[in-house]
Amino acid sequence: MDENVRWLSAAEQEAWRAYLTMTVRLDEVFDRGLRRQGLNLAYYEILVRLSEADGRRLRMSALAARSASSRSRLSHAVARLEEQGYVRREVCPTDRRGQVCVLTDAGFAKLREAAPAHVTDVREALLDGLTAAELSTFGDLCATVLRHLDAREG
Amino acid sequence: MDENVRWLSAAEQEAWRAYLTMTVRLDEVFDRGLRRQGLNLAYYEILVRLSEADGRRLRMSALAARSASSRSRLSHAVARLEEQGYVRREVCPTDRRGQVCVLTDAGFAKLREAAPAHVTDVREALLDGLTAAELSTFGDLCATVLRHLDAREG
DNA sequence: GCAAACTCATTGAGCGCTCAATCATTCCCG
DNA sequence: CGGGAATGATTGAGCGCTCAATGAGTTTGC
Repeated sequence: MDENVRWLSAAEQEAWRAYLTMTVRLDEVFDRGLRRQGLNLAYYEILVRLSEADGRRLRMSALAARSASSRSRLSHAVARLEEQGYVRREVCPTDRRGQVCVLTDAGFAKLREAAPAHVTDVREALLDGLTAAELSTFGDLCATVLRHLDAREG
Repeated sequence: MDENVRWLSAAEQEAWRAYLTMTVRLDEVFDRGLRRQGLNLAYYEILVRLSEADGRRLRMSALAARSASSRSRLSHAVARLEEQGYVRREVCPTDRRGQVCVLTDAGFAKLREAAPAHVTDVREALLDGLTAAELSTFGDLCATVLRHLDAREG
């Protein structure tokens, strides 16, 4: 391997570890809360994105993009959500390769049921830990990293 | 459920989603990189924490705390790492309930082998996306959230 | 027009994680 | 002391995810 690696400085290491530990801890909180409702964060996000879409429906590829999911993961997840009656799949009218994922009434109801506890978790675990100004800064920095990631891949 | 939920404001929602998307994307990058080396982020962290400990050994519970892992996860992970020869377990001399996890020479070698590519991933995906000042702010905010989480649980 | 290349989505094997239950040992305190 | 509570760690069932392979449909280029 490349031995000309730029190792992390003390400051970089500190930031990196704080980030890493924080995400692991927060993920646990959010996932645990949603699992009590028979969902998880990925499934919840799928329902949210569908609920926001026109006609509460999206192409699988569009849904994958909006929920930061691989196609494979989305296929597995949607198969499971479909078994539970929260979504259904329809063939895409304009491209027979495609599938359209539709949020059912049961799925919408599940989302309304799960949302309060989840939002409370997000607020208590993350948002309440920062002032409004800090949160704004934090969000901006996350957005900056996201743009960096997009630029890197594109 | 509680209908007096404080839903997220637009600003909160924006920050929350940026955070969520960023972590999913970063996790993918880091995990994928390490999986090419036969590890994953959790396993890598275990090896790192052991490598930093006196005698390259830690009680399971101490290791769990430092790697932000549940005991169950750590047990499974260490069992796997032991199969691969990267760690071994010894009975704790001072508490017969306890186990001490020891990094083997092979484990240390594996860490040295995997580190360059991983550090490069961290740098390219995250650190390079922020200026030094931004990274410092970001790390501080993560630390603030961590203190909040600790206070919440303690 | 048609084959090759590409895209959409799914599938299954394999693995790691969570949750709850369990076992062994140690601590607490009356 | 002694017995119940607490702690340290493991286990197995069940599920979601990744990776690589695959099937089906569409686009491209000659």
